[in-house]
Amino acid sequence: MNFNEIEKKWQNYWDEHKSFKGVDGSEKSPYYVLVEFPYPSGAGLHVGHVRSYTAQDALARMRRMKGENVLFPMGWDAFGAPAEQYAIKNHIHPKEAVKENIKTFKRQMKTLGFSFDWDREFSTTDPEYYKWTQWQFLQFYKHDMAYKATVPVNWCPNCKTVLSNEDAAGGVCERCGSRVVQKNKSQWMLRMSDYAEDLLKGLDDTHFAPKVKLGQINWIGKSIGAEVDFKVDGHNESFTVFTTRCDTLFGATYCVLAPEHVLVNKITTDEHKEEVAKYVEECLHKNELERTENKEKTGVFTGAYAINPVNNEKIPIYISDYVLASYGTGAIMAVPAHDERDYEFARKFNLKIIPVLEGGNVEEQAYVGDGIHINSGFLNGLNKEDAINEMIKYLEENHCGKKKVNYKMRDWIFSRQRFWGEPIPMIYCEKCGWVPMNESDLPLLLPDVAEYEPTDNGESPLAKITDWVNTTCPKCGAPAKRETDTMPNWAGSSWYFLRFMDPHNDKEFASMKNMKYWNKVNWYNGGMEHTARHLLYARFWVQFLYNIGLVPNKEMIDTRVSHGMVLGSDNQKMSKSKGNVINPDDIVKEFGADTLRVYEMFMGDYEQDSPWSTDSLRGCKRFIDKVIRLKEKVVEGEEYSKNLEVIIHKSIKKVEYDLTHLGYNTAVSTLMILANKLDEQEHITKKDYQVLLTLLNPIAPHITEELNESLGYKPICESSWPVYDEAKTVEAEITIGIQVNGKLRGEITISNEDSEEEMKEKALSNENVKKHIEGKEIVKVIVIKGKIVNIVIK
RNA sequence: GCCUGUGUGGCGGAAUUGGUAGACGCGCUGGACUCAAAAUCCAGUGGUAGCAAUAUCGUGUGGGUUCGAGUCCCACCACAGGCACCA
Repeated sequence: MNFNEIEKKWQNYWDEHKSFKGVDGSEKSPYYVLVEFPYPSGAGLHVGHVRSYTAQDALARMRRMKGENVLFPMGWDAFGAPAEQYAIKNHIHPKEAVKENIKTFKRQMKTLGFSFDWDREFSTTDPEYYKWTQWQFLQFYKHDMAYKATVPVNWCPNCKTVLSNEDAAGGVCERCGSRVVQKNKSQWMLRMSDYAEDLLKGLDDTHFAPKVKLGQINWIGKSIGAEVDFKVDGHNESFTVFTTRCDTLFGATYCVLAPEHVLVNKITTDEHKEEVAKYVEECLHKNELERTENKEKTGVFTGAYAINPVNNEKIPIYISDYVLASYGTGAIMAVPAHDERDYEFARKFNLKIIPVLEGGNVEEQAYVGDGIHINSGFLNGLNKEDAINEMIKYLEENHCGKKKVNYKMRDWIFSRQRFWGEPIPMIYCEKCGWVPMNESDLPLLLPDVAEYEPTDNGESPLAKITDWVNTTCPKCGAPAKRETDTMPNWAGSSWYFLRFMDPHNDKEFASMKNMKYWNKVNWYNGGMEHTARHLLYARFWVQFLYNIGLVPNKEMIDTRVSHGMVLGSDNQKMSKSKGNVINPDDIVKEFGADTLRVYEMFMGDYEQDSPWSTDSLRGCKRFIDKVIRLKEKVVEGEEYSKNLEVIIHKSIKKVEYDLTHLGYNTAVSTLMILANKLDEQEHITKKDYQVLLTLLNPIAPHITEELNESLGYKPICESSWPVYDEAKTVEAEITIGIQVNGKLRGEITISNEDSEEEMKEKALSNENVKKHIEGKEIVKVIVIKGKIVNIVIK
């Protein structure tokens, strides 16, 4: 039988026997392994998918053998722009395209033998699934967590469509290359910023990799500071600024408002009106990218002055686009002596620079560090930390400011002007305003038409489908219109891991009973590109559901790990245009699924990018061939061979450790070492051979099952993981190095029962060592048991 | 600019706690088997000197701590990714 037939045979066996079924409520201990479900693109499965799926598959298979009830599901994240584009081009419904792509992906996954529980499969585009995505949106709305707001969006004037930030990277439309402009649109928003602190705190209840946690922390962007109120001279107006350095308030020599700030029109003096209006106009025409691409400071004076609350100094008020309307209060106090941006601006506009900290030289640059305060009234002599505390006390006592925390994270813009997404289940009625659909009317299905050309005005393609748009108000029954925007791709992926716990439930998105049983995603693997946004959206979604009592834990994901990319053999990201793409189908056909799986585990550090090498792949094929050949050496025997006992126990321990600590490459090398050792023997027992097959099974499941069956054993997937005995993992005799003054001068073989004194004696009697210590004074001898002896001489 | 990660043979990469650097694999060299090739097997494979034993240098660079540093500390360089006027 060739390997393709063997693979097919076992894939069928697993299917027929439902070998990998996760059992709801089983008495076995539950363990939930999740790997990010893919977007089923037309390109088919990437060898990068194979890497992460194999790794999680190996973990899942090993844990099952260790007696755990493993949930290892797979599904499809199939809403989104590519499918919509494809549909527009080919005049078919995107759901047809998605169906085709899913078929391909699933076929490919099956040929690789991943142990997914296929009974739990679903697509985010299934009405039975998105019904609950819509239902959850209604919960957000009912708890005042969803609202409409007018926000700027990226607009391509050529394609007449709204673009996501990703599709508008570099300020240019990804499809046609036109310059993207900003356009205001009314959009649904989720109040994610309300959850900023909880999302930060919640990280303590997770075991995410440190770099993942850091990514979350940076994205949330917590910043502790103070708000300070400034009165406008000669007006009955004031404005508030946010600062993290309120200790430098004595050094504030001007203020800056964002061009969009509400006060700009009110306070600008007549002789500056024209100039200010022109500047504001310019800024509004620029998009965010254009604003930031030229870092040269620009701005204009309003003619108005603010009063510094600590010393009553009159300081000029400028407007400039270096102050962002969307962060803090959209206004700042400028301390050019101690802030680089303010310094640059002050230099350009010849504004006063007053140092209030020792340590800098204002002739050269802004000094942003810590120091002793000067020119600062009651703060003089204090350091930064003390001065901040004193200043906050002063501001609060004098009612002109207070301590304040800000977050970079904004509310989530939840509308997309696209066809291929979950329709937002809201209805607009002239009389009643926005009215949520009745939950009993869900799902709100996407219409079955075949034309989705974008509209000229940036409305969703759904807006043109009048049959669908026109409806009646659920509240008063009057004619009304549906919301035509759809949800972002991130929506369906924010809770899919909950659905896997109870995928066929038609009463709830998932039952509390099942969620309590599975408890959490124990192990979640995905790409580094998703560790900031997707993970944050998913955590926000879960925390909201927790707060309204619908999920059992505030954090439903315990550990998050990420994998490196599989690069082309030229060390570049695989892409069609570079011609460096490897298709897993070709490899499976020529070398077999097991070889591909072993190779992708062996190729390098799992968390690091690694280039493809067909030569190395061949090496893995040789390893598998060697394992097959070893069968010829097998003789009867249900015990490990005495001389192999230590290496076998060591290997069990090592492979087990590696598979649970992302050490897939060293797990494979351990098995290669074991196979080489078995190959050195004249004969090996059935048991020796079986343990190698069992340890290799999580990574190369097909051939190991086949060989194991030929020994007359029951299938490995129905067997237990071998148990190692710690006492038997230690060699009776080991060779250690001897150093003289830290330099290696020889080796000795010691027994693990040797005392330090005996080791020392053996070391000192080594010929080469004797040569090096001859005639020298031995200062001391350092003996590290089982590791090394170091003789220090003078 | 800031944050994160990574720098180890010809290549992918090992070294779990400071303890024989280069495991394992690829590639290469020589040999066995063969009419020949493939496959397989055996031996070798960081640099330099030496027949060898061995010596010496060696984990991006420069310092330091230590009996001992790829691993810890300080400064710097290069590459990759992310964020980018967030006050």
